[in-house]
This record gives sequence, C-alpha cells and structure tokens, in this order.
Amino acid sequence: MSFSITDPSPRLTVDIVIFCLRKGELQTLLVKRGIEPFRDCWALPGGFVLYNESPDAAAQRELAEEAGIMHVYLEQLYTFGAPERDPRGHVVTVAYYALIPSADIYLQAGSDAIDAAWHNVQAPPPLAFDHAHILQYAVQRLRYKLEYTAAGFHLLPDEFTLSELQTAYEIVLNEKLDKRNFRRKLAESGVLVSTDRYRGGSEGRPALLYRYREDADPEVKARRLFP
Amino acid sequence: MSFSITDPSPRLTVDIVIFCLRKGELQTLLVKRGIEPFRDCWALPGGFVLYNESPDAAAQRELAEEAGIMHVYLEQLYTFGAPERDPRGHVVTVAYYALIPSADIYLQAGSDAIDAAWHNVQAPPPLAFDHAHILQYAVQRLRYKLEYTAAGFHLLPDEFTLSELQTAYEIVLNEKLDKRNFRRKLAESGVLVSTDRYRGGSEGRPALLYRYREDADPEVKARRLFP
DNA sequence: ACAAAAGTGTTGAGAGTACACCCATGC
DNA sequence: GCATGGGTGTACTCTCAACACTTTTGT
Repeated sequence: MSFSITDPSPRLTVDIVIFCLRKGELQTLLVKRGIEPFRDCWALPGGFVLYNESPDAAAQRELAEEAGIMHVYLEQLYTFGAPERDPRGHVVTVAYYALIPSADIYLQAGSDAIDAAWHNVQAPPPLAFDHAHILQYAVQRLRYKLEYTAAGFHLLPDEFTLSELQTAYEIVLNEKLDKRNFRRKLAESGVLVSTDRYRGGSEGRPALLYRYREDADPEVKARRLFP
Repeated sequence: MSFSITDPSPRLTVDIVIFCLRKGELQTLLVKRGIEPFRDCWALPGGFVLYNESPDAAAQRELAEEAGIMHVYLEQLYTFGAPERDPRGHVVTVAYYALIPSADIYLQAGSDAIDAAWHNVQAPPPLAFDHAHILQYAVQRLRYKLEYTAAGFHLLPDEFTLSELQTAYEIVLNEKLDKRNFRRKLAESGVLVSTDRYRGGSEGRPALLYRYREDADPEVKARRLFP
C-alpha cells in the first residue's frame, strides 16, 4: 500500500486512541505494525478513509476491524497533517479517541497488524509516525473532558458503583478525590440513576449500582465538575 | 475543477471562518462562488490542500490569497467529511477559524470567487455546502474560547482600551458585562500590560492604551474567565 | 459648567473544600 | 466481633455577582 509522490492531494487516514481502564491504569490499545514503514513498531489503530466514507464512519470501521469494538463513545480529536509525518508521502490523519468499558475487549490482529496489546498511557513504547504526540494530546483532552463534563461512565460497564466511578476519575485525572464531594457533585448533576441492585461478592458492605441516564444532558456544562 | 467519482481517496480542503468586528457586529468574510456547484452562492473562503502542504499551511495560504490576511490568530475547528456534503464527490474539509483585528482588511476577489463581503454571523445569507453548519459551530467555539480564555485581543489592533476590549467581548458573547468585574478579572489574569499612551480624540476622558503581553500564557485556564 | 467616557471598592450569596463517623456485609 | 468497603452532613473559605460615584477631558 504505497502511493506516488506526485499525487495531487494528500491521502486521508483516521487514527484512534482507544482508552480503557485495566489493572488500575489508563491504558490504550496499540497494534504492532506488520508492514513498512515502522515495521514491528507499535502504532495507534487506524487506516485509510475510503471514498464515500466519512472519517467518523472510517473510525468506527477501524474500531470494529482492529478491535471488534462497536457502539462506544467516539469523539474527534484533531487533524494532523504535517507533510513529513509519514515517510511514504503526505498523509493527513483525523485523530479520534474512544472510551470503552473494561468488559468490551476483543483483541483481533487485523490485516496489517501482527499483534495488538494494551499499554499504559503514561509509559507507552516508541510509537510510529507522530502517534506519541497524538496519544499525549488525547490524554490531555480526556482529562479536560472529565474535569468539565460527566463522561467518565463510558469507561465503565452499564452498571457500576459510585466507588468504581470515583476510582475511574482518580486514575484518569491522576489525583485523589474526596468521596463526599464527588458524590454530591454527581447527585447535583443528575446524570446518574440508581438501580435497585447491589454489587456484593467482594468484602465489605455491598454497593448500590448506578447507571447512566440516557436522557440526561451529555454536556453537563458546570465549572470543573470534578476536581 | 472536478474529479472522478471513482477516486480511491476523498479529497481534502480547508475552509476558514474569518471573524472580525465591524460596525458593532461580529462579522465573517464570505466569498461569492464563481463556479458550479453553488455558483453565485456565498461560501466560506477555502480551497484544496495541496500535496506536501499541511492543512494549517493551506489555511494560511487561503487567508493570504482570498483576503490578503497574514499573521493572524488561526485555530483548527473540526473536520467535516460526510460523503454527501459536496455534490461533486467526496470532499473532506478541515475547518478553521481566524480572528483578525478590524484594521487588517484587504478584500481580494480570488480565482474562483467573484465577490467577497463581510456578513453578520447572526444572519448570514444562504451558504454553499455545509458551510452554514460550520459557521454556526465556529461561533459557538469562539464564544467558549472567550468565556474560558483571554483571546479576545486578537479581534482588536495591537493597542486598545479596556472599554474597546469589553465591547468586543460583549459583541461576541451577546451579553452585557460588568465593567468593574471585567477589569478585575483581566488584571488578575495578567495577560495585559498598559502602555503609557492614551487614546484621546473622542469625547470624554482619554483612555489608557493596553497591549497583549507576548510572554503571557495564552491559555489562561481559569474557570469561566469572562462571564 | 456640563456632557461624556474612564476609572475605581465593597458587600452579600453561592460554590468549593476540607473533614470524621456510622452502616452493612462476609468471614 | 472484626475487618472491609459503603454511605452520609457540616463549617469554613473563597470566588462570583451586583452595585454608584469620582475623575478627566472637550465644548
């Protein structure tokens, strides 16, 4: 898959930073490239945008193809297009980030990836192209997103406890939060609804399970919702 | 300038929402298209991204070519790429917005524009493609930007009075601000520095001129800096 | 002296922050 | 009964928002 240096227009790809909470860390799915350039180097999952396919659709397709992931939170991040970012020629990429609940993980080695694995976003391996920069940018955006809105649910299963949600925020923001203040803010925002079920099984008192209110305003425009 | 429907990859353009304060309104520069489709329809200035040209560079080039504007505040907005947005075929566009001081205006009819004019962003004429949507999105982003950061200077000349700056914010945010609160916030943010010059000429007491501190942190990340 | 715009502090309300104990369950 | 995590309320601080008068200039 190469193309001429005399192409009249840059080619277009999507790259996706897939965030997931695993082992108490914020991790991202990386694929090991099976082709040049950067063979055997880790990279963000992604691929070319097909003709008559929107970048959003391309991102969703790559999510499904490379990781078997469907129906997750997906948001456009930024478009990176420096001519020298791909040694094969000028390739502009629309970067996305996705939030997936810890349960939805099905690793699949796709066509041009020989391996796929989760990596801590704090200490990723060397990455192909400008993907290290994209990853760093995505982490920053995710933090902003959680500071200003109530979108952390998407990193958890449908039903979750408030402690699990708080832990999710603490991992992403990399800072300890106050339990009572966290719960008050959350209650005031009105984006959660409690179920009548409890999570037992572990030690201690069982915790009430909550779920996201589908009819809630997704953009809770409070000032810094969770510091 | 047409291309085959069998092109393997979407084509790439940039479109720019150029904001300027004129006649007490927030206005944007629109060009009247001289070619099909949407001949004689107003559109955002923009054009194709050349091979080995970054979208940022393409946006700067279009700013220079279509409006003679250089060295202004320019920020990427979002990438729009629905296959049906251009009847000629699949064209993905990276949208930008620019803030220009009222002085820097040199209208130039470019190659495929037969006319160019400023229009109030609140009541634009019918626009080609999805440009009405892009414009609306840009206005929203500009408002967020001014609410959370101190970037309103870029709509004013190098030296300006605090009243002029407040008026700029009031026009963009479409809401009246309190003079003392506005000035206090501004002083606390530390992004301005006073000159020793005054603006006289008009009626009333002359106003001290300020300028933007080049060494200031451009992203004043306060909570809602200017409500 | 008066019209017109510039400039300047204080107070009350609300949000943010810090903080400690009782509760329900499993072993 | 004890260890473990779940769940709850209050006091203080600080930021935000509302508000009116004096100053400087031109006519």
